[in-house]
Amino acid sequence: MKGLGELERTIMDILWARSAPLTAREVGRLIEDRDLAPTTVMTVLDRLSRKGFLNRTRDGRAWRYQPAASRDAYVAELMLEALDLTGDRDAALTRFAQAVSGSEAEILRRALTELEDH
Amino acid sequence: MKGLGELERTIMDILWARSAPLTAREVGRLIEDRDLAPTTVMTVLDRLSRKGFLNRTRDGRAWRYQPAASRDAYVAELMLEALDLTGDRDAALTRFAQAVSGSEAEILRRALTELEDH
DNA sequence: CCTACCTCTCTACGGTGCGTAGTACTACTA
DNA sequence: TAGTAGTACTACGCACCGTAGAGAGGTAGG
Repeated sequence: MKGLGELERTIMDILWARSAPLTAREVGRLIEDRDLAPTTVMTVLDRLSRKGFLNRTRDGRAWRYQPAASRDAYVAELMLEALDLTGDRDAALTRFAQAVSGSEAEILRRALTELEDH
Repeated sequence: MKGLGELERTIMDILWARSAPLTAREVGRLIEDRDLAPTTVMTVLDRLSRKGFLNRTRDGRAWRYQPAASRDAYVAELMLEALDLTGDRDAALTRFAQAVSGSEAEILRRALTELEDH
């Protein structure tokens, strides 16, 4: 895949948080703190869709951008990618299981149990 | 943390694979395919120790480099970092659990069960 | 109809990280 | 004493990213 930059992630977060696809202008309005030029937002949106993180569709003259995958899917994929870096997946998974906090271990346990049931 | 580059990862892999700390020369000899200048290897080793991935100790004039953490710990940390990117950790964990293959789900299950027992 | 404005695409600049390596200096060894 | 090994410092090119301006082409209001 590829990691995202700071601004790229901010923008993805905004788009992940909405269900409806947004235009560049709308995204720009939702980034309050930073005073970015409109073209900056457009450039980043363009790069993100080039990289496959966003899909865009026409709406009059403007594009509407929408995440290509859910944030959870993205995060899960990043985790799997990290896992691929090791030679010993079992050891890494064991480590990981030990590292997650108690409540999260519970989540994992439940998800795995459901898997088993199917 | 930070991701590693291509050559950086190659070198970390070499060091992770040995138990004993190696000198730059020794590492260079273990990279067969690429014909790298000795200084290239030294530079990368230096950067890696600056970044905290390696510890080094003197051995005569030379440095001996050694991973600061195990590969599994590194991978587990990367996975946790990915997990931190999401707003909804539970959803991401559930996704992840569904994505790992059957045998790996088994590993995870076992590790989690052991956790529970303590 | 003209003007202001919106949006797009294209191009660009500066910073940073990384692969790659040269140079200059020091110290051991034959 | 000359070669070799090792170090520190410096540097170049490339790619990625934050940032944004320039120019072109529609659109809407006076």
